[in-house]
Amino acid sequence: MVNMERHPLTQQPSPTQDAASAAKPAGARERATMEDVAHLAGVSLKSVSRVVNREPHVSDTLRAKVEAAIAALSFVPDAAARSLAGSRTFIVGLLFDNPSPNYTMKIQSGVYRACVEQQYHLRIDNIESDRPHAEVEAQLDAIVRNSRCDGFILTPPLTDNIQVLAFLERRNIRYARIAPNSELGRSPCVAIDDAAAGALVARRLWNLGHRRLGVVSGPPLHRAGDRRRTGFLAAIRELDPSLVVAEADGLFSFESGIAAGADLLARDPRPTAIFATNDDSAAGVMVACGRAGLRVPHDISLCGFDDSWVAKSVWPYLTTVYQPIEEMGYVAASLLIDRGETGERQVMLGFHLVERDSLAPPS
Amino acid sequence: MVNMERHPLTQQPSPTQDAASAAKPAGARERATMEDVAHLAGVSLKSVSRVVNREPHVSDTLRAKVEAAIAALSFVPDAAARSLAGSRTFIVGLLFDNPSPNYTMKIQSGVYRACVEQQYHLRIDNIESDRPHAEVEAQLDAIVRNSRCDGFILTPPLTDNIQVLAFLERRNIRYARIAPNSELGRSPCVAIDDAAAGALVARRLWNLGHRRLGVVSGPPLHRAGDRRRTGFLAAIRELDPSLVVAEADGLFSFESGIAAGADLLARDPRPTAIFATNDDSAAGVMVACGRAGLRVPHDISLCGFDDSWVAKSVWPYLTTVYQPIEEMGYVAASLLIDRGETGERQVMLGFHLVERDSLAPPS
DNA sequence: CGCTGTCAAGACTGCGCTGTCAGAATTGTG
DNA sequence: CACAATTCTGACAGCGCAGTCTTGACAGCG
Repeated sequence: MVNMERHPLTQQPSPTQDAASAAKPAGARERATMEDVAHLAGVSLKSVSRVVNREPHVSDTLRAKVEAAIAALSFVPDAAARSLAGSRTFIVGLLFDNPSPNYTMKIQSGVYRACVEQQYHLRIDNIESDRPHAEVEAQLDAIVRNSRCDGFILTPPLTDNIQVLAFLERRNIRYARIAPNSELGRSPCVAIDDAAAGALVARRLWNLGHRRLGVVSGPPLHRAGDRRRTGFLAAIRELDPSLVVAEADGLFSFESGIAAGADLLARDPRPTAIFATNDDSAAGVMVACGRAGLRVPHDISLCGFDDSWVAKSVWPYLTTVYQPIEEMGYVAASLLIDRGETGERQVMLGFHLVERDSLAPPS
Repeated sequence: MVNMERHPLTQQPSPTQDAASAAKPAGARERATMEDVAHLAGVSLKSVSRVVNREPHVSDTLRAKVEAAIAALSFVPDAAARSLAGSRTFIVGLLFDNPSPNYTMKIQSGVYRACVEQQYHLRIDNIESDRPHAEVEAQLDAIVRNSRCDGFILTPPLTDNIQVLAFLERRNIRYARIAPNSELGRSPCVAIDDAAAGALVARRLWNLGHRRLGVVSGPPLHRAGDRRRTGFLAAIRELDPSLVVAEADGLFSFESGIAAGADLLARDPRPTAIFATNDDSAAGVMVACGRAGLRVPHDISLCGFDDSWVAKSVWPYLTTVYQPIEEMGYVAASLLIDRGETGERQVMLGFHLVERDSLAPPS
């Protein structure tokens, strides 16, 4: 009979287990506790706790003693005990409802990095926010009940779901938002200036000499995508109020990009440069160009947005706007963890154009 | 002054906080405890525990009473208290070291689904396994010490890192592996038969009439990729032992695919069909074809592997082999959670060819 | 010099649950 | 019918830590 004590995942405890070889549960083998640290340092349990939690009223000598003992035993506080005893759980929850694996992964890795630095744990959850609100609330409720996170990070489109915000506030749960479009002051948030980024693209195309321009929009509800578009349009209007930019509807997908590209290319006069408000649709436009017998960038210039992984999965490589997605995750998590009510609550991050091979002067 | 009690993430406790509005920590507001359940059901604390943990020696009537009370209070056991008191933590750890966000996300979502079903929590961690082993072990050690997971799920290439396996075994930590290449019996694992999948592609191309074939391999250390290749080669050899398949080295990346494609297309005779052992390199080969003036599938057929998101981000859409990645994550987690030492320990999952637009008979 | 005020550090309790063991109810056996 | 063997149920301790309260030390002040 295998000793089940050693295998914590085993569901059915065996009544006939071999008691002789009783072992500690996995990973707990030689974990030092606060008591060990206190003993070694010759101080009380509570003093160790004070040092660990950076509480005030600790003398330098005591802190030094304790820190030495902690290092000697390589003590790590037990998360379960901490959250049971205290009011914090040291878990941040990341709430997703995003179809894009790239975006999701980048945000996640940024949040993860911040968590590791701050000794927090990360919990991931999916929300299907396109359901009726009652269902969304039920999902949220389940997550909140199960996980007891100290706070949550919301990504688009959750970030702008007023009802979700209201729910969390009602429950007195803190949250930070990534790329919100409204209610900016309501919570800590991180974003980039999408309109300015759109304008940047506009000026770049203009400076190359392009005067016949096209834009592929994002899904109607994606406000950030819309700001890229309007920022682009506004910048062009400023440069030449009489110039009309051709517009086509996109859904941020590859397929929608193909359709939008075909649409734009059929216009008269045909655009010499197209700005697609995300990379996936830009890749679609590129296919449409290929099918129309147009060569990028010789016959037509193309600019994407996101600097996602697609940008380097097409040929020629796509010129696109980089936005620091990983960094946004990092900052959002830091905002949630570091500062309570103090410090910067709205952080604007930088962006820049990544010049690759899809832009050229009009031929 | 804002009451910091309500904001568990705040690092510095305020000595001047407003005690009047003291609230429970977020998410803990109306949580029922086992004691509440025991009280309502008119039984002891321990009996509730027995029901919750499906321990034996519980009469049906008692179980029914307790379950009714649990439902009435919508009781959810507190994870922190459980892991503190017991030997299990109800956390499974997912260890990653994979560059592909698609793969990673799919695995993760499968594991997540299994965790939710079994009331487990999911913890994600990154390992950089290309470092010297001492460093890898240090990373692992930190993770194990911090998280106290009940078990870990390993993804490639970690899945075949013998030293990692040895480390976990030394620590008596359970693990399940996804797509391992060796030591199959050593732990629960999930995989597909890559060689058979390669053979499937071979026969499909053969049956279309192709006789001049090319293969793009994966990175040297990626054994699964190698099995796809050798399975392909073996099947061709069986169909016609005299036929020589052109081979080119790939690294599973888009860029390497372009190079490998260019290489293959320069051969004489030029292949009429190419099998790239993953989708990214297939996308690269497609670009190489375009640059060589060859139209897919009219002039050349192309088959990828993975049915990843790239397969539908190129034109024409790529015919590729679907492998149930999300399902592999689900099964791996279930293997880890459900069964201790019993049950199926090696699970082989199905695969199939996804016919899209990149295959045609030779012209 | 005694009093208060402030800061530093320890004693003690209890978070919500599981493991252990002992006791009660039920069944089987000579 | 007594007694053991078995199945069921409850009392109780304690996991590792944070919160609260208390005590000790030491400066400032009249």
